[in-house]
Order: sequence, then C-alpha cells, then structure tokens
Amino acid sequence: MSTTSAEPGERVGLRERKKARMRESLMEAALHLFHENGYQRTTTEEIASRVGVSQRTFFRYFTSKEDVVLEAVEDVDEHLCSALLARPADEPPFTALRNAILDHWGYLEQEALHLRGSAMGLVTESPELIEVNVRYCHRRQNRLARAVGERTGVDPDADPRPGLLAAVFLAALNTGHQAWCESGSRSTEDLVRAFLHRLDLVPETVACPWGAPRG
Amino acid sequence: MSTTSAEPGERVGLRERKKARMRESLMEAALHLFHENGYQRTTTEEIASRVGVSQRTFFRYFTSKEDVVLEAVEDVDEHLCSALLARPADEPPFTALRNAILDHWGYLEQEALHLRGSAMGLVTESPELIEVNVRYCHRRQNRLARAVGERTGVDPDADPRPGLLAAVFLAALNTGHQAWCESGSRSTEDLVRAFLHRLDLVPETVACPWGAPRG
DNA sequence: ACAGATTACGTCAGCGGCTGACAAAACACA
DNA sequence: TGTGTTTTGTCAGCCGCTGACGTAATCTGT
Repeated sequence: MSTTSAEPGERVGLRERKKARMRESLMEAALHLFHENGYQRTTTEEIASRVGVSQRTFFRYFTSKEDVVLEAVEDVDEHLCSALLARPADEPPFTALRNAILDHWGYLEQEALHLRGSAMGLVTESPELIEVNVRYCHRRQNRLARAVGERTGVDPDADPRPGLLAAVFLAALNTGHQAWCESGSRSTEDLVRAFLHRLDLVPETVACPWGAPRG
Repeated sequence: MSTTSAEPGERVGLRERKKARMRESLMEAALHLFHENGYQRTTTEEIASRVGVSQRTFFRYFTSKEDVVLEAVEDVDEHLCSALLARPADEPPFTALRNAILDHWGYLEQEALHLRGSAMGLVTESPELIEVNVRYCHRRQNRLARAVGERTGVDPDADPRPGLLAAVFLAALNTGHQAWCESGSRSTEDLVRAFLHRLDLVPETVACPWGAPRG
C-alpha cells in the first residue's frame, strides 16, 4: 500500500497495462507487416518476432490471424455507428445511413494516415482481406442494426427492420466496393461515389419494374 | 483409330469419365462425412481414404475443404437461377426473385433426400458452414445478377441494378436465415416464412420513415 | 519485505489444411 | 505393342493453430 496507490475504484495495475500495450504492439506490428508484404505472405511467426515474443503469445491475444484485421475494422465500424446516431432525427433510417457514411468517410480519410485507422484501407487494398470483411459481416450487421434500432426506437430483436436495413445497406456497400475494385481505380473518392450511387439506387431497384414504363 | 471411335466432335474418353466419377465420389464421400460427423470434425484425410485415394488426390480435385461444399451449393444456386428465368415475364424483378425462391424451395425439399441436393440443408444445419456460405456470397451474387440481367434485358456489367438487386435479395435471405437459426426452429417451413417476411419488408424498410406517420 | 497464489510467457510437441517435386502407374494413340 | 501424356501416391515441408507443462513476472496479504 505504498508503491502504487491508484484510485480505489480503478483497478488498473501494471499487469493489465502491459497486456493492453502488448495487444497494441501486436496489432500494430501485424497491420504494418500486412501493409508492407501483404496479408497472405505475412506469417504469425513474423508478427510475433517483430514484437519480440513467441508465436504462442500472439495466439493468446488474437484467436486467429484474421482476428487482428477484424478487431481493427470493428473500431472503424464503431465510428460509423456514432456517425449514424449523430444524424438529424428527422431523417428516415435509410437516408440517415446513407448520409452517415459521408460523415464517416471524412474520419476514415483523416485516420488513413495512421496504421490503426487504415485497417479499412487495408481491407480495400488487398483482395484477400475482402473475404475477412465479408465473412464477419454478421457481426457488423448486428452492430449497425443495434444503432439503427437505437435511433429509431425500434427493438432490433423483435422487429426485423433494423437488421434488414443494416443488411441491405452493407450489401449495397459491398456491391459498390466490388465494382470499385473491378474498375481498377485507387481513388477513395470514386469509392464513395460508387457507394452513394448504389445506395441511391436501392429503393427504385426493389420497387419498380425497371426501364420499361410499366410492364 | 479402332478401339474407341466415338463421335468426332465429342471427345469424352475413358480418362475424363474416370475423372468425373472420381470428383463425384469425393464430393459424395465428403458430404456424407460432413453430414455424419460434422464439417469441422471431418478431415480431408478421411474423405480421401473413404474413396480409397490419397489426401493429395483430394486436393487435386478441390482447391480446399470448403470448396466441396461450395461446389455443391452452386448446383443449387443454378436451379434458383432457372427458377427465376421461369417466372412470368411481367413480374417486376424483385417480385420475380421473391416468387422464384418459393418454386426453388420445392425442388430443395425434393432433393433434400439425396446427399447431393441436401448440401444447402447441410449449410443451414451446421453453423460452421454458414461462414462458407457467407464467404462466397460474391460468387452467388454474380451468378444471380447475371440471371436477373438476362431476364430484364439489362447488362449486369454496365448497369449496377442487377448486382444490387441480387445483393439485396441475398442479404434479406441471410438475415432471415440468421433469425431462423436464433429462433431454434428446425422447420424448413419456418425458414421459408422468415425469407418471405424479410423480402416483403424490404421496400418499405428502405423507403419510409417507419412507424411514425410521416416524420 | 517476504511467502504464497495468480497470471503471463516460452518451449515443445503435434494436428490438420494445403502445396511442390518426383517417380510410378494408368491411359491414349498409333 | 510401344511411346508420350495424364493421373496418382509418396514424401517432405510450410503455416495456422492448440494443449500441456515449467518458469518467470506480478499481485496479495502480512
């Protein structure tokens, strides 16, 4: 009761701080190596030894190699959710989501300079990671759906609409991202344009008989 | 020019037939074992030895363990596409898709008795495979988009709507499937109900301000 | 400051997915 | 039947990932 007398309620301790630092270091090393050499060509062994620990330790902090990326992306998602909640309350849900991604993107571009924030950029750059992105879309969907539910006052567990909206939204985003990849463009502005184009097209795509005046 | 003088245009040959048979055998063995012992607990070694070949041979026919399931599911997708094309031409695209899955489901239930046809049922039964399903939704999307494009006379490469429609459709399906899993139901009828519920909800979910009369 | 309980780490050994290389067997064609 | 091509088995090995166990660092109570 002398060396480190921290606040009584806050039990931080040197142990947990070290743990947090280790986690940060591992993630940073991983993202750095992914960025430099590509995701596939980076081994967990390399990540670990870059931090000076054993491979086993890496797997004590992350359940898989993919998990590193996922965790980084989730930080980004979190910001998208708050961007959604910050939109004016009178915007319809789908519109709010559409506009939130615009606000959100500004944040991404700012953070893109930092390794941590550029995880999403990493995902958009290396095709192997698109898989990871898609694979975990369930988690992302649920998170987004909760935010939508919170905003609209609808219970996401009882009403399917928040989940559905999130799913449709992400589907439109994925489609836009796919088209952007195939176009060969590297410009993030084009990516946002592709996003908005798809999002604005959704209502008529599911509603009308397309092109033909009626049918 | 004596032993096997087949049709000039058709070069089948004993070799290719053996190859096709081997592929069939491997897939059947794999699906059988997946069904019996679960996907994770089945090793590629077991699959190979059930057919009496080496593990290496398995990987000459399928690029990965997941690939077996994917290929099986793609056969099912193909039928969904023809179900779509068989719908009356005056149905709007999204409606046609909605109705196609009803027709399609009848086929699935019939084929569910056979291992080959039940791959989709396998996917809906073992949670590990949902991942595979989701992971490859890009391929499924593209295939569906092509069918939608063919039906509507819209070029899927130039116009984003077919791809978008397919993506939204599959997103609604995935959401329904997810809800069905969480509900704990094993009834396929409930699954179809969940599908239709989501599909019918999509237009208003993306269009209106929900619940509140106007906004 | 010290002893004992926790917790984190390294080491090792091993499984399973997956691949390249090479030689042997199966096949096609003449 | 002999020759050239394709398919297969064997082997060796990388990589992601995990369990077990011993050791060292940290925390706790005195």
